[in-house]
Amino acid sequence: MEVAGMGDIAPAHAGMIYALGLSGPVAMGELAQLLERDNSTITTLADKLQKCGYVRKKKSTIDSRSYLLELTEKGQRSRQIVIQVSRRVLRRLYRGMQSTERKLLVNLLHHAYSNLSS
Amino acid sequence: MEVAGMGDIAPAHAGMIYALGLSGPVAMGELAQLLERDNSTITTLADKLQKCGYVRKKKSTIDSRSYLLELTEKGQRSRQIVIQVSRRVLRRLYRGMQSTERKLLVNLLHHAYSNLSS
DNA sequence: GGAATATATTTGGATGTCCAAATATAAATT
DNA sequence: AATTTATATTTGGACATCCAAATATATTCC
Repeated sequence: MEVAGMGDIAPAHAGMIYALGLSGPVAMGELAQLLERDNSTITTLADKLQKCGYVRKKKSTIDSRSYLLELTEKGQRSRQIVIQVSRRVLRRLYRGMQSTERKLLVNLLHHAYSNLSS
Repeated sequence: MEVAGMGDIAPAHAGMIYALGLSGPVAMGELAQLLERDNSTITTLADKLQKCGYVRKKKSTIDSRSYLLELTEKGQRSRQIVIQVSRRVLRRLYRGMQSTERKLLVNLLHHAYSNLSS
């Protein structure tokens, strides 16, 4: 993130930027579910992203309890960087592993993770 | 931790209690290396553990810059609980995996982890 | 032996995270 | 229609964590 010129935000924000690019404006609570974080965590992350100019926040017209988040132009540009950085990190983590080993690792992690909630 | 009657501390403290039981009194910096945490993090954790009565802190006699940490009697008792909880968590994570799969997972994680620092 | 350098720990500040309580609005029930 | 209940978000408080700067003591070097 540092070298990619995005030293103002953390990996958690990157995940949020990524998620926001998947579809149109997203409600806070929906983001919380998507990222498996507490609602109040999303509030904090969103405030930071807004302050740094990556996202915009607006009241929902159909449910005025709800706030929608969407990427700004800067946010959309940086999303591409986020994706590239993510790929670089994964390439590094997987370095020296064969394709079958990578898949095995992911499968086993999914297995272990699902054990936590079942 | 909660059900084990140790709701006053977090997993990070449990790791510290475990490490402190491996040998005699340990210097702060040594603990930091062992647990791969910043020195100041160890300071925080140690303060909490001391306040809750799990550890004792005393000046080193051979190097008076250094502080040594050791388990109290309560700390020693709770270390056994920590170990049991840890085993329970691992059993749960590994649930439904064969021995070979467990070993494979650990090996692949080690591989990925070592990729980070090389 | 005193000055410079190195090492051990803490402090101050920031932040990502959670939980519980508060606030605001919507939906349901009577 | 008014009261109750449910849902969306924020706020306040706690905490594990890091980094950089401060402090305290050792070690080294001239």
